[in-house]
Amino acid sequence: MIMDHKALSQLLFPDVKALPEDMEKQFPPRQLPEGACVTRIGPSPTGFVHLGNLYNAVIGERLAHQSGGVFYLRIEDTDDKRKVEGAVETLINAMAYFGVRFDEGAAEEGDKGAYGPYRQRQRKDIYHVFAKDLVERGLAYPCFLTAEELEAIREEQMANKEDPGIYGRYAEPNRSLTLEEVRKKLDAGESWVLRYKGEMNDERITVSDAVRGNIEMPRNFMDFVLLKSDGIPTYHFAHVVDDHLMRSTHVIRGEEWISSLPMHVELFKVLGWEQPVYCHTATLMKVEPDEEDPSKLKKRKLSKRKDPELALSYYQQEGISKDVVWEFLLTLLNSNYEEWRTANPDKPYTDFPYSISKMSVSGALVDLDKLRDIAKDTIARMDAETVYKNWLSWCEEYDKGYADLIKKYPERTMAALNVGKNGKKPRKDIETWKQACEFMSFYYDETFKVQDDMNEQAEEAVQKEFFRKYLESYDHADDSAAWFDKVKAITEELGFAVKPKDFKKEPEKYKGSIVHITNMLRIALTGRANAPDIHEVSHVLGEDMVRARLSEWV
RNA sequence: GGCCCGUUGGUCAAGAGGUUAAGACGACGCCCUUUCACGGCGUAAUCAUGGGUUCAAUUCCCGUACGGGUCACCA
Repeated sequence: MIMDHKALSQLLFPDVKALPEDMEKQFPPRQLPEGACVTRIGPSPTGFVHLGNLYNAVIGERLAHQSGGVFYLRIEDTDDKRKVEGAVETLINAMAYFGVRFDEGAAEEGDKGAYGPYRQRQRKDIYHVFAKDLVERGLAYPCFLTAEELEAIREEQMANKEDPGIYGRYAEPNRSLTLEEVRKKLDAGESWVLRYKGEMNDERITVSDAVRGNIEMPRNFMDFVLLKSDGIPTYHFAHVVDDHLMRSTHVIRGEEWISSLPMHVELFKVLGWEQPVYCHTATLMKVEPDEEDPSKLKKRKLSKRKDPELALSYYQQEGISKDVVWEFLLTLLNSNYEEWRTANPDKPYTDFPYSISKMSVSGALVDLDKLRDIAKDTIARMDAETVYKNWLSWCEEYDKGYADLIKKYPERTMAALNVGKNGKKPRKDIETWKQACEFMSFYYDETFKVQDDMNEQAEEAVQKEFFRKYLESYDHADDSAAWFDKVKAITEELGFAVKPKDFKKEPEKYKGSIVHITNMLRIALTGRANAPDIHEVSHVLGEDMVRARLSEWV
């Protein structure tokens, strides 16, 4: 007896009235300029926001916005078991922190855009329209296999060294159920999933990937699941329906999806839709000593458990500026970015012509040294005001006490941030907002503390004598040259070499060099020997603070 | 195991059938300098491996090794 597919589809989806063409009308092709890309990220809300999420977001954002297209956020929450309370908010906040701008999609205040809803659980009815259509066309069927039966099949397949999964003879019993049998099972309340009817043959498919070129692989032959027993689609079905109806032109996702390509290609084909351009990105890797042979290094996938730098929250907590992360990701993504940046130090990254074909196919390593270098450069390029604003807003969230301090002395802080900025070669003192708190601490009495050892510079008697003389001759109004002349004079008086080279050549002739003298000043004023220009620092601190700090040593 | 993807210095990488095989980070050295930093200059260091194709291959093809991914009612 031949199955009446139409009747089956009615039986399975009695409430679905809309037709595929209704959906097409409701979500028509977008009116966009030629060549505009529509991209998205589709993270699942597990509470953990991954660097990879940002990595793909950067690609999608650039592609869309540099082509006059649309970039949107879709929440892929089809897995009920992994759902975490508040995860969507965490995700949206993290994306906001890193300055990822969405034109459409899920947002804090609700969804925005005409192609929504943008959360897959709310799209159940939409998926069912196409599910029903597939059943009606005889391409999908209800499967009543229980977890135990599935397990038994898998064991048998393992024993026979067959491919695991539901196909061929394993699919047959459920595929050939009659309408009456299905009805009976449904009435008995048996739970079911909707499976796609895979076709067993030796065909191969070729998928073109914008990053990797052509990928050739066997076509799909599995009866994979379209709808789970709760009526929610699997990733595969949701991806195809959503990216078509939301009119994505490019699908950017991790390379772990390559192996499910045959399913997706198949669905696009039977639904009569044009496939988007796939861009499968490389997995983020990390290098580590091999556990068995520690002398060797081993490359491995970043892991959630072992690698804190994989979580976006790490960058937030460390106060790594969003601009730094963008610069870093862009250098990873397009190897010519650094070159471009060197040639265009003042342009915003949005001016960089991003290209998919320049992307690397092998796993990029997250190199924190490199990140540090980029961080210093990026922050050195910012003007003091931008640094002030960004630093303060980080402190507001992660170091409230420090934020209060900054706000208590806004002018001094601004002046301090300008130290070393004049001239063509700015100092690169700040790499993260967290470290900025440490670096800047000497500008405030509340946090000032002597860290380096004064006794390494000169013996105590000499210290006292130096500070006494220095204070005597100190005139806060001196300009840099006049000030330094005085320092040189005292250096000579105390029997230190004015030129460090002289001391190096004949150390026995001097008590030390001007290096020791200026180090004493640095330590007294800033607490450490590694500090910006003394004259500039003195003027940021003001005469009273300078005298007070120096007097401690007399 | 099947199926996919990959392999250029310590790291990120550019590159093309013939190159002195770019550049950046890191390391080291020198220079500049009132310290540190910044900056400048320089040094060491790479085409996984075996076979083909070719006058010529790191580049094209095949195999091997190694690494990675995936084989769910997870994404």
